[in-house]
Amino acid sequence: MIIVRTIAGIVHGVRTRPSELAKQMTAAGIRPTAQRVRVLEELARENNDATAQELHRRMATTGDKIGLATVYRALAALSDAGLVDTLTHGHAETCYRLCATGHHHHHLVCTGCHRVVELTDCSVGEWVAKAARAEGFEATSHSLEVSGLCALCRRAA
Amino acid sequence: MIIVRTIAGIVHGVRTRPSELAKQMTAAGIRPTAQRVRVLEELARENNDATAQELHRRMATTGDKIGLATVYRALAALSDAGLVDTLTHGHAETCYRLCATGHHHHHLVCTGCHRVVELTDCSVGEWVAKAARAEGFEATSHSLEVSGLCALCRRAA
DNA sequence: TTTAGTGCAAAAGTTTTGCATGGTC
DNA sequence: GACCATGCAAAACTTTTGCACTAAA
Repeated sequence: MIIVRTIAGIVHGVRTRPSELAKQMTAAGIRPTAQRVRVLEELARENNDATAQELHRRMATTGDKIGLATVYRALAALSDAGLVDTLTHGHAETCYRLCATGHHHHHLVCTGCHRVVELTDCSVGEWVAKAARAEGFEATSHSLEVSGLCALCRRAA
Repeated sequence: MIIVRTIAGIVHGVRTRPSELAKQMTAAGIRPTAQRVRVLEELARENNDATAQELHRRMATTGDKIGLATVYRALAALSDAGLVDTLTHGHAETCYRLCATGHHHHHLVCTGCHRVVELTDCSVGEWVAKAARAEGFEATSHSLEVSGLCALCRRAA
């Protein structure tokens, strides 16, 4: 298993120590219950993103007993607390992702292998604000999702 | 009822003549059946966007008998043909919209009144391409949704 | 001990599918 | 006549909720 990136103390692709995750939850203002830690831990093992159903299935096969409703509730709480991102790749199903940074960023998704990369230093804010103002709007937020082919998938094709 | 905009022959907010819609469908390569025309017509009366369920409900109350599955299938066909846009405002439910232009554009949504405005002349393509390339990706598409408050809702608040 | 989270099962809701029937080319 | 679209109902799925119970502050 490969460490993908280590920003802000969150490591993708490895089993992060539960105590650290618990600390983050407390800092974010939510109770670090065993189940929430388990969900966040499972999400930390995922390099890209996963649905609630997928996470639940994985935890079930590794022997952990946790209710599906609890997984949904945990993800909602973690999402509200800003610890995980939600993204929908056009489809209806919600995907969750443990992002390396809590700051504003966007996602770049490979249509071949579904790999997700975070794009920091978003520089579309200016255009968004200006375009909105031209329509009489005051822009409050924006979400951008970029699809493409990563280098590996391009080579394979 | 007010005409909002009239680009590319599509008029929001008024009952567009069915024959024109039928012509557009034929041009787009799908069969202009009565139900599809009816769905597109209903979507043309909508200034913003609507879900499949909403459209079906409206058609039912105006006395039109059309199956819910048919509405879903019609919208899927129209969407594939590029005649309607799909957008999800973060939520899971898919919203459909008859856009004024078939060209690349983005949506500006008012969080107060759910009004949708199209942002043409997207100028984020350059940044997207460059940012993707920096990660080894070849960007193929991107979708941007901007949330904000329109002038009226700002005044009301 | 008071509050908040969990598990289970049921419910709610959206979307899809199978299949017989009807329309369109 | 061949093919495609429709209607209806059932099914598949995701997500939410009620409620009794348990764990955490």
